[in-house]
Order: sequence, then structure tokens, then C-alpha cells
Amino acid sequence: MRDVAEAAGVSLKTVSRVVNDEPGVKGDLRDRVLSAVEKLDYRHNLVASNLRRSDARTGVIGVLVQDLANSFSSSLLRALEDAMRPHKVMIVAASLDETTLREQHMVENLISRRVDGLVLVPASARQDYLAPEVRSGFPVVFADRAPRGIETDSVVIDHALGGFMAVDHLLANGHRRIAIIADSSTITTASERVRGVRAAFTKYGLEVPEDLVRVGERTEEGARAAVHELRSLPDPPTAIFAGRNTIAQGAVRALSQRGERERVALVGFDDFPMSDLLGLTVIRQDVSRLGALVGERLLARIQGDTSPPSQQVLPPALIARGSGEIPPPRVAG
Amino acid sequence: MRDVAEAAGVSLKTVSRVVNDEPGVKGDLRDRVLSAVEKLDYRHNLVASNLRRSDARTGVIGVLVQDLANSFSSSLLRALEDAMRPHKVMIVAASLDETTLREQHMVENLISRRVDGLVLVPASARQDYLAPEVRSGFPVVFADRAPRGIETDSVVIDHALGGFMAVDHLLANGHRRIAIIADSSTITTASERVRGVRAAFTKYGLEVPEDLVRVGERTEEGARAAVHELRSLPDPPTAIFAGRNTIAQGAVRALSQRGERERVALVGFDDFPMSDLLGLTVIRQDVSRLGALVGERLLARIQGDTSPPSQQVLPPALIARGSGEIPPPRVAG
DNA sequence: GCCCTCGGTGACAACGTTGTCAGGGGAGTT
DNA sequence: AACTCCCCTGACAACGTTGTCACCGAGGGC
Repeated sequence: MRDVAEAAGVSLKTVSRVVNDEPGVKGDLRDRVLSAVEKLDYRHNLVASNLRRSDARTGVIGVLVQDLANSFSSSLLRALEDAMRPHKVMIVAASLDETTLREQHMVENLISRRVDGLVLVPASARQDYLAPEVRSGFPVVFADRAPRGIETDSVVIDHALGGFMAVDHLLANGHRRIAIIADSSTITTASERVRGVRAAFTKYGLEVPEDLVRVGERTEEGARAAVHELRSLPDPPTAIFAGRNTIAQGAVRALSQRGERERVALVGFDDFPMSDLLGLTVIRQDVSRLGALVGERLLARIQGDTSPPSQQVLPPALIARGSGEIPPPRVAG
Repeated sequence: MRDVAEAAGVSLKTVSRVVNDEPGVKGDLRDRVLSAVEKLDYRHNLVASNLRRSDARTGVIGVLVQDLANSFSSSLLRALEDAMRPHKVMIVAASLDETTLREQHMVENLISRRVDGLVLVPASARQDYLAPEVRSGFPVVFADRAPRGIETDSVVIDHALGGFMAVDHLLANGHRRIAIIADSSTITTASERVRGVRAAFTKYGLEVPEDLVRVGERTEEGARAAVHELRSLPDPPTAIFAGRNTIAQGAVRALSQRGERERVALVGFDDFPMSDLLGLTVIRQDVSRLGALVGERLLARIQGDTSPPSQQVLPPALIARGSGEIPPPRVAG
């Protein structure tokens, strides 16, 4: 910028005015500056600009999700991007892979970078470490999973209700031997879903078939192996509840391999692209809506909203596509 | 930081030393500083730090893809993230939606933010506007699509070869009435793929059935409509080449609706999750490898590699899963 | 006892920008 | 003709940090 000022024969401040489209620079001077900018390939330095400016907006938010390659995460990211674009806010994104430690490192790093706000799909069980920031009014919105240990905005799906709906659906269709495959119980969404599942059994006055509960599966491979194992039991499940999208995908694969896709009922949690073509019955979370609401909340906070933390809960929906409507085999009444 | 220095009764510089883990601060002083940091909830400001530091690394790269929610883009992003994480580089990502204007705005913005480098899946036909940056040695790597108008690193798939392989496969299986549904020809990858398709016809000494060529489709809905229309022709196609993942998805939907999935051959470009379960034959691009190579190249440039621009071309692979192996109906020899 | 060395600490300027305020000159008013 | 007002422009400090260099005191060698 100094060079530009020199080349145009004006002061630094005048260049600054031209670059920022501030009023009050006469035509010829402005032209001289612009042509100097052109000639020297000058690029405005937003880093320095943000440092100096009093309001201190960087125009960047941090978004920490589970896995950028996962359809849930990427849809959320896209929805957030769309919500932020009109406000000229960009997104720094990272995958946490359910790692508590990485979550803390990333949060720390993003705060050091002075992002304007944070969207968090937490991997950790508790987020007390964020307390100082939240207290100081730093905008943080939790998505999909509620915060623990701090009070801040969140927009979550009613995971327990989703789990309930899925298994209620299977029980209503006559299934009793229902396998439950879910992620590690340290992940609150997973344990919430399982809680809902248990509530569904309770509603029918039934015991949960504990021998068919597989908690701690995350990967598609693990889920596939679990289904093979479960179906090989002496008294195998006639229906399966898959606690998240990768598990459902693994389950479909396993049942395909066994040629049992028409025989064993399956309800998944999380919709994903093309699941309709697989005829998969799922509990759908409206990810676009989730992202839009999170974005809206974050923007409000960034713009100075100081109302008490809000907890928004979105209902999931059961999408029947066939796999969940397979009846149990008629053996004994 | 000033407050911390005051609270600890030391100079600014000493605080700086402690925060940056520099050697040469005695035990008790260091402790005094750390406790002052704790008490005041001081957070190191990386923005100012980066401004002052001479080497001027921000530890952020920009990644501009087509659509963050698309499985191709999100897989690429994830691969890049994995390549960058060991080097403590974060990612600012944005969707271009094939908009030339947004591409330029975003690039400009990212450069203003002084990102250390840029990964571009370009939407524009030419990228001359980047010439000044490239000339000055700013690290830019093109992914999936080669640059036009500038010389810089790129890692691309051989799209023409992929198109050729797909249609060669169909022709070898006896199809002649092959529909070509592809994205707008202004997108170089799309036109490259179509070029390969035409080469395949030429190899067999055949004319391209121009009445079955639909160029300019991008969305799943458009592709679905196109398939319905094509299959309603008096002399309908017996096979379909779908020029990208969303088109293949639309085609599968359309054929499903018409109950013709077992009757019409289909080869898609771009693999996507669960396509194996749909029995879809595709041309697969190794996105993880692509992302890893792009990340490697970008890191080398950031670390000062000044060798001439490299052009890496990855071969695609045909994954036969059934849909592409459906023979043409036996009507007349 | 003097000088030198060296580890620890601090004062100051600088990174690239913008907010503040003062000054200069032309046009309009009395 | 003198004065006022307003529009442009520039000088300067400041944002939060770190590189540079100087200083101070203790310890060791002669």
C-alpha cells in the first residue's frame, strides 16, 4: 500500500479510502490510485484491516462437524454456507472424527484466529472448557447435539423421539426380536436414540432384548459384521434398528450379502442420498432446516443479540419406504 | 496481552515469549505469567501474530469446490483436510455452484485474507484473472479440472478417457442407440467426457446418435426429465451414459419410475456412496487419491517449491456392477 | 579485583491497515 | 476584500503482536 501511495503520489490514507470505496476522493486522484493499484498488483490485506478496525469482525465462522465426507455433515455445512453467504461470512470447517482432544484444539485454534462465531457438533461429552468464551458473549451455537456443562444456543433433533418412532414402528408391525445397533453411548445423540428405543419397548410392556443390543459400533464395517453375527444367532432378530447412517449402510450391505433384504425389517436413523432407491425406511432429520436455524441463531448472536440461550428442538420424521414395513416371519402366534 | 503483562508485573515481550513457548523465561516468572493468562482469560491473537511475523503464514488454505453437499466435493475436501492436518493447516471452503462470478469474488476474497494457498475446482472457463498471483508464486493447485489461460499445478482425472471407457463398454455390449446426458459444455470436464464418448463411436466407425445427445443438464431433476423424454421417443435409446453423479442418480430414479431398470443399460460418471447397492456401473474417479495428490502439491508450493508447474493426470476406472452390462433388446440384427 | 561472558529481561519499532483530527484551498456570502 | 464554510487530503497514532537489540547482574577465569 505504501508503494501504491508513492506511485500515485498520494498519502496512505487516500489509498485506503479508494480501496474501501469511501466517499470523498475526487475523480482524477481516484483514477491515479486505481491505476497504480493495477500496475503494482496490489491486494488489499484483510488481515491487517481486521486488526485495525474497531468492530473486529473477521467475516469467518468456524464449523466443527464429525466428518466432512459424511452426508449429514456436508449437508449441514452447505446449509450453513447458504445462510451465511448473504452476510459475506465464510466458513472454516474441520472434521472431529469424534475426538474430544481434537475438538478442544480446534476450538482453541479458531478462537485464536478470532472467528466471529462457532458452530459445534460436539464430539466431547462435556464442553466446560468453553465456559469463559460463552460467559464473555462469544457466539457459539451447538448443532444436532446439545451442550453439556455450559449454557448456550443449540438446535438439535429430538433423537429420543426418533429412536422411539423407529422401534414403535417395528413393534407395531409385530416384531419382538429387534436388534439395536448404535454408536458409542458416550456420544449423547446415540444414547438419546437408544433411550427412545427403550421407551418404545416400555410402551408395549416389553423387555428390551438385551442380547440383541450392540452399542459402540460406528463404522460401516463394524455394523456389517454385527448384522452377520446377529443373524447367525440361534434366535436371530427379525428386525434391525440402525442408529445412524453408516450403520444403516453397513446393515443394508450385510443383508444384501445374505440375500435377506426382503426378509429382515430395517429402520435407519439419518436419511442419506439415494436411500429412497434402496427402499430404506428411515428416521429423517431435516438437515437443511437444522443448518438454516443454526445459521440464523449464530448471525443474531454475531449481530449482538444478548437474549438468554435458546434451545430449539426439531422433530424427526419417519419415512416409510418398505424396509421397515417387512413383517416378522409367521412362526408361532 | 498488555493487561496480562501488567497483572504479572512483566513486560509485553515476556508474555509473548511465554505464550509462544520460547525458551529463556525462568520458572517463577513463567508461572506468574501463566496464572495471569488464566485469570484474565487471555487468548492469543493469531491475526495480529500473523501480521507481525515475517514469514507470514496464516495456516489456512482456501478450497473452492462445486457444491459442498455433493459427495465428490465433500470427499475431496475431506482428503485435503487429512493431507493438511499434520501440517496444522486449516481449510476455508465454499461452494461455487458453477458460477464464474462467485469464483472470482471468492478467490479475491481469499487472497485478501492472505491464505497460504488455494485449491480450485474451477467453475469458470478461463482463469486469466489469476495470472498476477501465479506469476508472483502464489500457490494455486487445480483439482479435477485443468486450468485455462494460466500455467499452474493441476491434478485432474482423464475425463476423456473415462467417457471413452463408458461408451466403449456399452458399444462392446452391442448397444448402438446410446443416449448421452451431460453437463453444460462450458464446463471443461463435461465437454472432455463428451469428447471421449465421441471417440468411442469413432473407434467403432459409427456416427454419434445426435438426437440422443442432451448437453446442458446438471440437476437430478433435469436428468430425470431427460430420461423420460428420451425413452418416450419412437426409437428410444437402449443405453444411457450419465455424465456425472447427479445425472446418474436422476437417471436411476427415472428408470425406476418407468420400471425399466432391468431393461435399459446405464453407465454413470463419478462413483458415489451406496451406488454398489444400486448395481450401478460407473466410471470411478479416485477422489481420495486426487485430494491427497493435490494436498501434497500445494504443501510443496507453500514450502517454497519453485519447480515448473506439474500436470498430473489420473486414470479413471470402470466398475461393472450390472447396470452397464444389460444387453440391448434383441429386435433386429 | 577486574573483565568478560552469558542467560534473562525489557524498550522500541514494525507488520499493513484505518480512525481521528488538523490543515489547505476554493466557492459563496456580506 | 475579508470571512465563513465545506470539501479534500494528509499526518499521526493505534490495533495486538513479535523481531531486534540493548541492558543488567551473576558467575567464572585471569
